Amino acid sequence: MAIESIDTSSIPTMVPRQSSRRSHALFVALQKDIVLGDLAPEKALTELDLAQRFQCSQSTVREALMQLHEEGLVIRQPNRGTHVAPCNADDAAALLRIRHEVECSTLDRVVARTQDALLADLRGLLNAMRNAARDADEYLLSVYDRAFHLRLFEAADLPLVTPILTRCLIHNHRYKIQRSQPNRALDETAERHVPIIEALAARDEAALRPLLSHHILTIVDFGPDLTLQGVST
Amino acid sequence: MAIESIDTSSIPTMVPRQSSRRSHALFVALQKDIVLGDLAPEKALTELDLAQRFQCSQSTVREALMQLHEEGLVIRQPNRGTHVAPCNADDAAALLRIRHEVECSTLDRVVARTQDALLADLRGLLNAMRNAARDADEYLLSVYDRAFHLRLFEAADLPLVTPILTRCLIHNHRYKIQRSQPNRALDETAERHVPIIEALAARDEAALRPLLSHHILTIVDFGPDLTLQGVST
DNA sequence: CAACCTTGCGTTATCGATAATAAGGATGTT
DNA sequence: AACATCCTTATTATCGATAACGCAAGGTTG
Repeated sequence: MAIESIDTSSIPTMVPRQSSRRSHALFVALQKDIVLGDLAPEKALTELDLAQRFQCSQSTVREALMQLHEEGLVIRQPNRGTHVAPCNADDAAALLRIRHEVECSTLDRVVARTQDALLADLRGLLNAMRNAARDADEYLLSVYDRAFHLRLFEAADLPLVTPILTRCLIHNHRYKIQRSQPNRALDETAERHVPIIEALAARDEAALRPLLSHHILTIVDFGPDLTLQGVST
Repeated sequence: MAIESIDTSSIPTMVPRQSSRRSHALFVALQKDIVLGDLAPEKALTELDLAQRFQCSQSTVREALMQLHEEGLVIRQPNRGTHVAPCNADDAAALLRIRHEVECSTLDRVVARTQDALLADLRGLLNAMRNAARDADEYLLSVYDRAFHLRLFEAADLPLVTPILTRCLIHNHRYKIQRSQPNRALDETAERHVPIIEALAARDEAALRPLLSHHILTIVDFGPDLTLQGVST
């Protein structure tokens, strides 16, 4: 037991609390299927099919598909159809570099604006990750992991950049999960966030920067650090 | 008439040729209004209003708004409404840095895959820019400018990254246009692309990299080069 | 045989109407 | 005066039906 289930009401925009919208529920469900690979890359999705399968109208499916398109998880071709996006190593590496740039180059802003509420939220998400790891739920762990990094970036107050980070995060995780052995050390993934919270709590940007940089660059193993070329930590 | 009008059939995905879709026409129109500032930041947009104004149904407006949301030009709040996105200097600077990372760090791939068709398309777009500059049409110039950089990036063959570049480009231009004096030297903007084409035609990556880097970093004047901090050209 | 038209099919795009949601103001209660 | 509750209103969300599109297969014409 040790770790008790966390109060979900304190979790921020992790899931934008509007599960009341059917299109959003559908979006979340399809997102999970795609990230986990249950819907394989290139698989065709048709709106009326999904509508029947999920007992809702075509418009609702459309809305969900457009949200997935926005994250780059599906590709919509006008009048032709929708298919699940590919999952290439080259794209994954490029997206990881972009993520590194986004998260690291705005750290000064994050540290300058860190408040207690942020630290509390991050600790809550850390616990959520621990619980997911204990339950061996790799996907749920990735959900909270994304929520953690998004919440951190929220402090930078760059609303127009947030969607880019969102896209990078989901594709990082998709690539990682699709290559991962069945059950890797999930607790370890959760615990990797501890030093980040500590450095942030101490407002120690000099310590935080290399920690976060390393954290990001070692998420996926791209072999002989291709992603490190020319990246200043 | 020195410069003749170019054959638009040779222009690539500049405007995805489906102007037959009403939602896309609406998207293009609203995009222009927002980038030019005719629709001011924070202005509220309601779906039924737009539907009446453009003589189409609410669903069509919805689709257009979702496409704008995807580019970050509007912000949609579930059940609450839609408003034009803000236009902050901080966001603009961050997006410019991301754009720099995206375009420059993939140059090796671009050069390795450059074919004659690419060079032909880029020269066509250069001519289109010259025509727009001659006609003092700053917006049209920006449209072709974006098409130029997107076409260049297309050669990198990183389809999951392209939407990120699209978003950066549109926001770069939006920020630039909203701060520009009435009629700056538009021809100059067009001509700035000439050395890029030449270096690319010579497959000279060593020459191309600093050219493109400088090209990007000097698009908007952010004062004492804030954007250059820690950016390796 | 090649180029061109036609038609059928799978799919998305658009429409108009109705339901659901959230916010703020009015109302009544302590 | 403070507070909860109910209503009104502005807006999006969802529905079901129909129109439009793009492609491919097959037929037609020179």
